[in-house]
Amino acid sequence: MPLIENNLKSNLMNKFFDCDLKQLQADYHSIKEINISKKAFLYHQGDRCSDVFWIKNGIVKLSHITEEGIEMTMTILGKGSVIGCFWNNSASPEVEETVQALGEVNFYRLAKSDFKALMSHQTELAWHIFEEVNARKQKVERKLRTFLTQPVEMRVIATLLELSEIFGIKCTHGYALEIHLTQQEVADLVGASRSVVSTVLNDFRSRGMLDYTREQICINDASFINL
Amino acid sequence: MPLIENNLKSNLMNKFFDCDLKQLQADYHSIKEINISKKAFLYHQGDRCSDVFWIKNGIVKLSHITEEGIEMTMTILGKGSVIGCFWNNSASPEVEETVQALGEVNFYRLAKSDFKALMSHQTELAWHIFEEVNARKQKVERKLRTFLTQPVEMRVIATLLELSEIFGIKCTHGYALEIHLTQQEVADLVGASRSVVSTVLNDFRSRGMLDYTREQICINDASFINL
DNA sequence: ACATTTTTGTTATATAGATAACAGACGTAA
DNA sequence: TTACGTCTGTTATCTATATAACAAAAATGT
Repeated sequence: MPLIENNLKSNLMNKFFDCDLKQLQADYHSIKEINISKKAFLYHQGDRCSDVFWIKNGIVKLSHITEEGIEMTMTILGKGSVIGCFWNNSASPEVEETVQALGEVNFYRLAKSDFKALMSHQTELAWHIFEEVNARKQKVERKLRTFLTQPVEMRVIATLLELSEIFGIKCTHGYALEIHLTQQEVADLVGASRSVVSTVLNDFRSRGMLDYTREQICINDASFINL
Repeated sequence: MPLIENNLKSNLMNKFFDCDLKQLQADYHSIKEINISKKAFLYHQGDRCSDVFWIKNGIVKLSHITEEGIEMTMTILGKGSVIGCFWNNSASPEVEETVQALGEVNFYRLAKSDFKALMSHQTELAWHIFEEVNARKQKVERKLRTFLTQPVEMRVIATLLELSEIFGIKCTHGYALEIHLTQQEVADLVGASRSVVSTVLNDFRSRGMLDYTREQICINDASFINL
């Protein structure tokens, strides 16, 4: 169900992505299509970046490293997401997060000015992107609430369920995540220590709520409904 | 300095707010100007709302009450902010937060469809609002990072400084907040217990970093720079 | 096939902060 | 002025989770 909704929402984007790149370049000079491989970076925290990135295919991880050296994963995004530097924060043009490809990633990169032009010409598309950014804002807000009021156990559940909605593939038990996450990565995502996450995951596994190997996490979503 | 920047940014909005309401109503039938008094609510968590609210004057508090009954203040917003329901989340049209006026508040209210129309006609304004929403997204992200990695002490500092940038009035010691906050409200804002917040505030006061009465909080911002 | 690195599972200890409880201060309505 | 409700300040106790440390397992490179 979440997958279907996802597809509907990206129809407009597909139309955009499917049209000829050359044609786009005529109007928006700076636009370029780029492919990068697994674990490569789109940009780093602190970069003085004034471009906008638009994920055409693949999955990326946005993380931030605090001054104390703690890595925090802000979110994981897929096809259709717009990231980079499109706000007018003259004070600091440095991006606040590092973006890394999980698997192969294919994206468009264009200057902020061209992005702005594109947004004003294509109002339907602009509205769509506006909604996407706003939905992301809402997700962070929900995350903040969950993290501030729920114990690690719940945060792990919430995080995995959210991921499974976006990157889950239906499998025999429920949803298998199409991305590989180590326990440390899960910990960074839920803002907890790896050891606690390990214990929590084991506990869930022994209760049959999920299963995992080093390769893959598989969630029995039915067993979480009573949350 | 933050105040000046704020003013620059809202020039466009001012132009919009200053123009004749009747004129706007001709194009956007649903638009209405509304005034509400102190402590009144714009809308409540769970309301099935499909309108967009645009703060013309005053300050509002967005909070969420968890199932366990814990109140969490997501943010405090002022003039120029756009809130309400403008995303396309067909799954749940219910808003996730309660919005309350701190002091007198004056705002425009319009149907989502009109808001969308307005956004497509006035591309400059649309871009401006897009940036505003995005800036708010960034703020929540920063908040999430701070709250997940910093102790209550730091969260209080960060929160008060952020508020003073937006709602601070220059006074003899530094910035006085033009909004009245009880310790409980500060606690809701920093996601901590009231008792700890109380101790922290007293500690800061005794160190001369801030001063407060039941009426007002006043921050000696200079003393926080070494953070 | 071996050495090295990365990931996992587990436990013992320490600690920030929640909770609860209460007294005093302040504000305000009668 | 009294009484009552709302805020504030403080402390004693409890708990979730961080930290640290280590061994086993798996992956990776040579």
